Amino acid sequence: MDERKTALIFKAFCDENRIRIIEMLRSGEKCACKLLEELNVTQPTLSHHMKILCDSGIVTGRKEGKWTHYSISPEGAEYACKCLKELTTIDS
Amino acid sequence: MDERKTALIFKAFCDENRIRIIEMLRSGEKCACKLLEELNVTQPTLSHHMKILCDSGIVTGRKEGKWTHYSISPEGAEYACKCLKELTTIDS
DNA sequence: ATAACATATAGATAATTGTCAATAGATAAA
DNA sequence: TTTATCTATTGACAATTATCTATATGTTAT
Repeated sequence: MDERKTALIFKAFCDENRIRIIEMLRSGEKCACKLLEELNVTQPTLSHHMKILCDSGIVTGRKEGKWTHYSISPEGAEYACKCLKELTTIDS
Repeated sequence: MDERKTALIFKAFCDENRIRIIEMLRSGEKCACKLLEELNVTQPTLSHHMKILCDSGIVTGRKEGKWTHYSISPEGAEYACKCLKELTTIDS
């Protein structure tokens, strides 16, 4: 197992603002500007978090004109669940 | 949802050494000194990581004389899985 | 072309975290 | 009761990360 890669995935969930972002995305795809409205951070900070979330595979971005729409990646989420389950399963 | 508490849980999985520790515990309960043998960190550093792992609920410690035996908490792991699933489920 | 807007990047800084050396506490053995 | 052993705590430091301001890039509308 690649510990570095696994750590990268779960970095998505170890910051409060990123958890808030993921929660906002549960109700469907959202534009960065919409997310920005609801978080007390500046636009570059949001951008930074979105990069980490995308790198983790949990979130994907879709560019449309000047906007970027972000959403939860079902595949990424599924993979994270699989990792977590595997990692915490006691083999007897 | 309490984002701070959720972040605390997933802190367990966002450091390479902690992931290695969890992996070692998959094969069953292990003493701190045994874990220490296989990680390139000092004893206080291990102790620090064990605290974070226990605080996350993923790992529990059992004191027996001078030794502390650590193991994966099935309840903690289950709860983390539940959180992760909930957090990444798109409600439509 | 220019202006307005959305997002990303660069660079700086503050906060957090991972690490170590030194030491304390607790237990077992002599 | 001293000594040895295992783990936790403290304090310092280095590395990483979250944040900001300023600026660049890319897109649409005028």
